[in-house]
Amino acid sequence: MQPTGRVTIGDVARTAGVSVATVSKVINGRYGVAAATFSRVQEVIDQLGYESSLVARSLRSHRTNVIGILVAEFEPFSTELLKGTSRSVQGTGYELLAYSGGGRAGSDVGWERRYLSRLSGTLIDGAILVTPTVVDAQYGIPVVAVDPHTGPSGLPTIDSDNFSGAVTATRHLIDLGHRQIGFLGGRPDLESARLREGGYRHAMSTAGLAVDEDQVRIGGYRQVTAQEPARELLSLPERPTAVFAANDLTAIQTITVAGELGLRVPEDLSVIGFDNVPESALSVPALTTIAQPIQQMGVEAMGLLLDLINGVERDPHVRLPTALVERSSCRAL
Amino acid sequence: MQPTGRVTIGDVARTAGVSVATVSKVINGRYGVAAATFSRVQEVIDQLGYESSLVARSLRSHRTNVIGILVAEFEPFSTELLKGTSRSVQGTGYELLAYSGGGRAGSDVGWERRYLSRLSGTLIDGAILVTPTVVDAQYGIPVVAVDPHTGPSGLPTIDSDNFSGAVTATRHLIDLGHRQIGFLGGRPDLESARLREGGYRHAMSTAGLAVDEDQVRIGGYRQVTAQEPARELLSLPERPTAVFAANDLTAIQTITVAGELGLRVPEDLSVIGFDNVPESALSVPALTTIAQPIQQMGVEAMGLLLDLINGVERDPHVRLPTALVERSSCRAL
DNA sequence: CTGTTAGCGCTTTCAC
DNA sequence: GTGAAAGCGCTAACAG
Repeated sequence: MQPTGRVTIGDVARTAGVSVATVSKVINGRYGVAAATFSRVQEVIDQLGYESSLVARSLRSHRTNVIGILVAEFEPFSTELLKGTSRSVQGTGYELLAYSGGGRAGSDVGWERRYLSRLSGTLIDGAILVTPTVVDAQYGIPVVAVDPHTGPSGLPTIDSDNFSGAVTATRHLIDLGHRQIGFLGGRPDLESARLREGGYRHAMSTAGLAVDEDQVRIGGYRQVTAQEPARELLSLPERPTAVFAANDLTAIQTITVAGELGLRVPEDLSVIGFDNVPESALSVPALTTIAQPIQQMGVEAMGLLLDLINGVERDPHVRLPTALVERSSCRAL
Repeated sequence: MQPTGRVTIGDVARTAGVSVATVSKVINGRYGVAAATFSRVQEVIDQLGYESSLVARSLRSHRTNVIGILVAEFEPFSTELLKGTSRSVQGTGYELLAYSGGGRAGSDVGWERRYLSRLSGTLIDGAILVTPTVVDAQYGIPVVAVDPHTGPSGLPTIDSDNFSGAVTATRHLIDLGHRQIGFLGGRPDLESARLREGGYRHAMSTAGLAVDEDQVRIGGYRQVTAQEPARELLSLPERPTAVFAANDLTAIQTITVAGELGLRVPEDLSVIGFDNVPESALSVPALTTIAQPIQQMGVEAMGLLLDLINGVERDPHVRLPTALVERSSCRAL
């Protein structure tokens, strides 16, 4: 209508001299339209560059062929996952809609429920929740959780073996001769963080090493929240010779803080992370870490969600293995 | 209504014993609601866990406080950009919606117009187009293009200095003593690709080196499309001693292909890329490349778009500098 | 085969 | 201060 406004189904109908219902049928390939009418309408659509509004369509039909990926923010973990889902959605006929609030993540528990409420019932046919903190029993649409930050729930879930990974990380440091091993944890309310701390403690006690509670800090998984705890950890009179940080971001922050404190990594301090996000290879020195197959987790999440949508029966829980990736941030004592 | 269905404004209204109009006013903080009514409605909202549907709301009000980021697919470049936008959207009151089709990117010219049509006018208040191939004059909402694949257009644009970067890359190889320098380009229809090729040719001729057209191939910017051309390039009788690939993904592919052909990098072949995506540090050997400040481009795009939405007058074109990042994939001859 | 009608969930006049 | 009613762009019966 307006020169710059978007063209609606009404514009197409008027131009083609038919009703909007007929245009709708053409768009959706419904039966009951004469071939001549069909091609005339199609022509007008092309000519006007009409594209149906996702919003209006979904409000009405509750089917959109769009999969939602809900994340707290776009950081290395969620974007890696995105790459995996993007790859595996190809050819399925679905499109991807990644949604993230603007709020400070972490402080904002319950974001997943809010986002889902805003989008579901309309707009998306299914959702992948990335590291949700709270997972309710039922949403209106099929939902898959990736690495949920809470204990076992009814939700179909993709995660990786956090406990084993943490054991591997800690044991690696022990094998290198370290005895004073600090732990920069995630958040006590998050399942993955608890499992990683559990793995750390398990490996320590298995090796007959006592955990000095002063050397266990809460890093919060984010650079900003890890700065202070890392500084405290490295300023201890009984300074640890190695630190296992619960994720790569905080491990990298630990390296930064060490530098500020005049400590060289790995000469004065060994640091190991968890996740193996691409950034871990970029740090100086390159970070030794525990790899989660993050992109693969995205692929699995997509596969599971599609199966759910299509009513395929299958195991709703996929756990992927972790592996040690040795780079340059650890050294033997 | 239904036990599992999502709760609508009607449910809230019924439960609170008011009309939907009143609930709407409460939600949007409009004037003209008694304090008592306000708090009663608010209570019901909390109790029912009601969250207004983005779709229905936007269909009606044409204002959503959501910024759209439209990408062809979630690959290293677009996800890096996402990180930057995510960071800079914090505290602005906007939320982010990244949209990507399922189709094979690259083959699908014009995706940006389609996506924008589907989302604009509703759902998003403004859009950031990542490496769009076609940029029309006018869309219904403020739009910023990042690294558009087409020549100068009327669109506000963020890009980096592709030409200078390509000159730097090529000169680096020349300085290292290389004379037979192959170029694995992007796509002829993409502006950045043309500029990078232009920079390559400029640096070559400036150094008095002739470009052997056989050593210039189209790599298409993607791993799959680069495989064959890379193989051809490295199988030439007059094999280049160095290859400048137009982006990191195809540079990494070149390294892979070299390995398959029994060539060692950098001993037998030097490779330099462009972009400095995190993946470039992960390749073996780590890739020497030209860094674009991708996350910063996201930050700038967000800032420019917000200014556009708020009617702030400013220069609608931001060009960011590139820089050489030396790692291990090049050696002196 | 085609058009009319009734909403989807919400916001927004405009009466009351 | 509150609610009834219209309508955003579209799809889905149902008539004609």
